Amino acid sequence: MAQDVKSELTALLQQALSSVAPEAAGTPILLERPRDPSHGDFATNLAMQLARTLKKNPRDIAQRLVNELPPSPLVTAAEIAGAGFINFRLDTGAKTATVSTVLAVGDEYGRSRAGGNQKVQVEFVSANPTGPLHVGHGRGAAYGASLAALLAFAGWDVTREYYVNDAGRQMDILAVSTWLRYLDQQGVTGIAFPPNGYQGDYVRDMARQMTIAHGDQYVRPAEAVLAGTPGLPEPTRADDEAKKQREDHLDALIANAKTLLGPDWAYVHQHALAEQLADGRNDLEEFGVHFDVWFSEKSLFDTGLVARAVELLEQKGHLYVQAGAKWFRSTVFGDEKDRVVQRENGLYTYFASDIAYHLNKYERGFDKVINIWGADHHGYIPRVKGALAALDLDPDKLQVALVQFAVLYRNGQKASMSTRSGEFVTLRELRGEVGNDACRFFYALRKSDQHLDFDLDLAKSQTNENPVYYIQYAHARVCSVLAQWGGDEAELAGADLALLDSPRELALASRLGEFPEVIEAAARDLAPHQIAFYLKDLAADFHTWYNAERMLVDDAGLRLARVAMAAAVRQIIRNGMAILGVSCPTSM
RNA sequence: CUCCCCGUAGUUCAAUGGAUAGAACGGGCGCCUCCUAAGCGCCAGAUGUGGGUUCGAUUCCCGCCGGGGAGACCA
Repeated sequence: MAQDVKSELTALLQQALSSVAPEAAGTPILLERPRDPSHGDFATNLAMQLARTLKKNPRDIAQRLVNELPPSPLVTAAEIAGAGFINFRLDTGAKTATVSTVLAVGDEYGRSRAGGNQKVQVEFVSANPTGPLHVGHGRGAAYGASLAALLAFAGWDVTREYYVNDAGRQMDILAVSTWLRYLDQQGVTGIAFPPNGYQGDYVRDMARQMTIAHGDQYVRPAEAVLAGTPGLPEPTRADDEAKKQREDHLDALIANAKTLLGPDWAYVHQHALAEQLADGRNDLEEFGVHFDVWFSEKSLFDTGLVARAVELLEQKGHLYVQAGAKWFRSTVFGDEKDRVVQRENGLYTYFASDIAYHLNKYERGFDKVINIWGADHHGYIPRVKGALAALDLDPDKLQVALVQFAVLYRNGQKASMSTRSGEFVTLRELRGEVGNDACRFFYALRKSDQHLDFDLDLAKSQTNENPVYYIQYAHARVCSVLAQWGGDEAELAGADLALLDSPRELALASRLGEFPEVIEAAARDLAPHQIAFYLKDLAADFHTWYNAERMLVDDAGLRLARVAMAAAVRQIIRNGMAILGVSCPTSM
């Protein structure tokens, strides 16, 4: 089976190793595809690895390994080269057989069982529903969606989850911001809009909807709204005292709003939350990003899980009280300082609900839990893992993938990404300007832990030069050829693939066989970008071949074989692009 | 001050400790009477710096220089 060439070679080497050096039989066998075709189809550095333990010349070891290598129809040559590499040349039939494998299994080509059907949760985006998603969220969304699809393809049972921060101060600030805009639109004067409230136009839109639905029901006098507030300092002041006063002022406004509105506060709060959540969900759906579970932070409080998690930590002796607050002794688990879980005023911290959330994740029985976080959250890893360890849960089941920020440049200047200031490029704008496919692919083309300079003007102007079109174009070309060929695709299974013997065809066949390896490696490294790079290489090999050889030749046998290979290329592009969430148009 | 991420062609990015460090864009020169020129071929161009580990280092370790991020009884 062409799909198993690598494991076949590994098995052969294992046998040779056992007879040459039984004492080192556990040495991991690494096979790589050499860059240089003159180094064969696969190469191993096994002899060089053994040189250390056997204390012998690597080339001698290589020779003995080659001598002991069991014969195989797949291998036409095993040569010793360089400092002690063993280079394997594969039978051309074994290479081109990949074409029929691809066509036979279709959408399933490349699927792996590496995940063993284990349950894995991928939690991503999880942005506060306090405003539109921006370009940074888009990166997390694209990465998470691609990673989830990749893991599913690699044999994992995947749950995609969005953690909704619907409890806490940020939601209160959004609600009060909406209400203040509403009051202004209703003609209530004399209330300055707080500079630390949410400034975006979408807040005004939500306020207008309140008027449309309920008229002046939520109007309250300005004096009552401002009663007891400390007022705002001079806008130009940026000292700590002024900052604190602004926050106090905002908190006082929130407190007044709750009192003045009574039960109606819940409506305003819920209205803002529902609107923003629906907006984000719609945005993500359009971006091809779907979630299986939308998990409410508030539910953790409602079900008492936060309290239970804290109690559990207390029972196990990991908490202490200092200055009226409850602290978790996270330093015992490698954190740099202890952390508060319950404040002096009795309120739980964000960290407390996070502990509860992770406890919940573990109780749901996932074999592996992956959190995709912005890089600014890296400091939270030790405390969350510490909490898991304190709860006698295995911290290693949790893997945190940090996504570096996308720094956006517009007109050569760094664009602000602050949600509160209302000055940001939204994901929706980016999608509209660049297109969903190009967006998804552009994000996928970067390693997630790599800083990303996103020049918006460049991305827009380069739309036609985006590599995504290069791959889509290869797909469209195959579609066009198949249409002009006009045969029944079922015939392709009967193609005589031995006719594909030019160097370009063998290189392309070899590339086709690489796909399953790319899937496994990418899944192992949580690195879907590897698929994007592979697809670029695949498309390049195809375009080169397309320009060099004609597929629809007169010779019926050769024509069938070439069309079959083109169809295999198309199939792999589809399988790969499906993981990346990018469409494959049949014509361009 | 402490910690984290990152320094690779002019630019944006690749490279499980392997052989001659790969692409793309930009620059130069060619290719459409031929299945889609959103394509192909060729040329020029790079590992910040100083040590260490070893058969071998872009990769691992330490120093320095440079860029980004984090430090709360905030979320």
